[in-house]
Amino acid sequence: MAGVNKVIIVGNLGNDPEMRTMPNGEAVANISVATSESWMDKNTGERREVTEWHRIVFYRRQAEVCGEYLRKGSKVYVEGRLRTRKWQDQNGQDRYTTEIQGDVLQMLDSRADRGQGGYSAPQSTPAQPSYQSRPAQQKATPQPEPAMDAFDDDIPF
Amino acid sequence: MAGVNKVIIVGNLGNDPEMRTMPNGEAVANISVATSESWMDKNTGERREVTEWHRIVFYRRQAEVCGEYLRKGSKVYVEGRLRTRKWQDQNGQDRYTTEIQGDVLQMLDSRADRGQGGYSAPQSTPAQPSYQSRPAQQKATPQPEPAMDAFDDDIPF
Amino acid sequence: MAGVNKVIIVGNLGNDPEMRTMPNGEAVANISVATSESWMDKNTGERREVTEWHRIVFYRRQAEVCGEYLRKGSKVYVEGRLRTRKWQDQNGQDRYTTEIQGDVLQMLDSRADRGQGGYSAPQSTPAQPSYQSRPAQQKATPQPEPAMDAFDDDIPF
Amino acid sequence: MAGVNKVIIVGNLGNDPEMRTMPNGEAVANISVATSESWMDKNTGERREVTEWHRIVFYRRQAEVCGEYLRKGSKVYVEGRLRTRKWQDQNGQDRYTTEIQGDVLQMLDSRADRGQGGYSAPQSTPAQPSYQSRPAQQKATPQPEPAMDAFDDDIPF
DNA sequence: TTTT
DNA sequence: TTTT
Repeated sequence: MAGVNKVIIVGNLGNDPEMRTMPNGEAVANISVATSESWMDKNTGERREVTEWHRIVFYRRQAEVCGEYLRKGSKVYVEGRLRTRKWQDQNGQDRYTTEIQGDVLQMLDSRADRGQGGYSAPQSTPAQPSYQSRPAQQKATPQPEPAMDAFDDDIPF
Repeated sequence: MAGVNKVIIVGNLGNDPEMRTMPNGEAVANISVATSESWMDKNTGERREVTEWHRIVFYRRQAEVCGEYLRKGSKVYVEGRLRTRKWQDQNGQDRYTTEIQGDVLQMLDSRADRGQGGYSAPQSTPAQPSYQSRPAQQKATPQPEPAMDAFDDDIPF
Repeated sequence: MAGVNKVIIVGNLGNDPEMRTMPNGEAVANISVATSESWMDKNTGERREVTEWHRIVFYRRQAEVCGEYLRKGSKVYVEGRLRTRKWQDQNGQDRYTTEIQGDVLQMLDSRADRGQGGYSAPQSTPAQPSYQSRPAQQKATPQPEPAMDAFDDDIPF
Repeated sequence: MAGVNKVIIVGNLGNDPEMRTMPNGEAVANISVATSESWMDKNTGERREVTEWHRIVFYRRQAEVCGEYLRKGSKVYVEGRLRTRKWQDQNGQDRYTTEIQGDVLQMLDSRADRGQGGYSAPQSTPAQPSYQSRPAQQKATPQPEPAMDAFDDDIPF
């Protein structure tokens, strides 16, 4: 690496992680994390707030951790790097999507928070990777076949 | 701020700063900074490198510093936050652009580097650079028509 | 600032905050935050862990927030800078203590965690700063008089 | 790692790196990096500045890079973690020293700066610099007696 | 879409 | 001295 490309995010997931599988069988997780900023509007005297949504992708073991332990609302610390991908929309026009490629993941919820409400034991079965074994996950992904190209599709979000 | 939204970039400018003026007369600077990552391709055994370009915006005094001291090739340390802006393209479709709003700027070139070779005193020339009135003059210069839309244009890059 | 001096800590408090008052009446809070690192010992095959304790000082409003909302066990995100202070021990020998001067403080416990167990309403009284009004605080500080020099003593910890 | 323990330093070396060799032959480099902060003193109206010195240790390949490329005055970006070591002074009293264990090292001097003025090829000379066997030779050089205590001495600085 |  |  020439230079430094570092992002640090602390925030809450807006949704359950979106899990995919790469052609070689490795797990990929996309999470959407909110940070917000608030300030006093000088003109109106009112308190204003703006929320920023960060799209973060994790691979392999860290992706599996996302699938097993993170849920909508989970608070996380993420360290990663910015990555802008180029793709073509349906009109053949170039488009760019910036996301964070996660390098470090820390769960910030207390064990008590995680214990209640569905953080069941992560038990992988021979036929299925661990992150597919949870109900919440399957709810969001009625995927007939984990399409080889699911990971290579061009529409980033 | 609820949460943390922090970016740290160290890299070199790909171009001279793009200077603008806000309707209220404050300076805005956009800089484009490259970081690169290199690794060995396991399959080909060749060294590969990918460059990431970061679009960073500074306001007010820091924008003026950009205009005065930074040039194509300058090395900088930037600390800022991610900000994704929504805009409509000519087809009326929603588009998103992610940029870094700069909070901290450190110039990393040695004084010698800055002194030699074109870091001349910031003085407006007849040809007028895009950021016409350099900061020092700017304060005293009543902008004739600060092109309301210069800052509000919808095409981010 | 020439250069960058930045520390980012996420961890749990080992004790309640230690509160002091500066001669000018401003609050000072010292907190001790643990981070730990664990790895597999190659020789023994056992899992080893080492804990690092970070001494962090906050001033003014942020110190008051520490006193009001943080307790032993609280999880925090802290951004700050390193500061090494020189002092003399009883033998007149020079000694050095490195601590983190906090610039940003984020509480990471869920509101539920904070709600239970003594996070009573922060109610300042005319005679006392808000951070002195809590029972837990006073338990730890049987201080007859908030000694003017409490902040200027030479023994750092 | 439970928690986050991260330090980011950008500054200049106050001296040439101090090189040592561990009993197993691996290189160790200690560098001392300055950052400074300046502000206006409200009382005197004068500009004040304070310099902070950071003691940073690198191991193995990164230590070799320090020895080969860094010199007094070199500007660096360092990412690392805080580590406080306990030791006994000559009176048997416990003492603590906080240093930064370096994880990432980026040289920030322009190639021109490095090229001119003493950044000569790393080749051991008859006179033998303190870090006697430069890395390239080191691997091939069977250390006669790697002075066990060179690395284990108790006085940190 | 989350949290506070 | 905390947490996991």
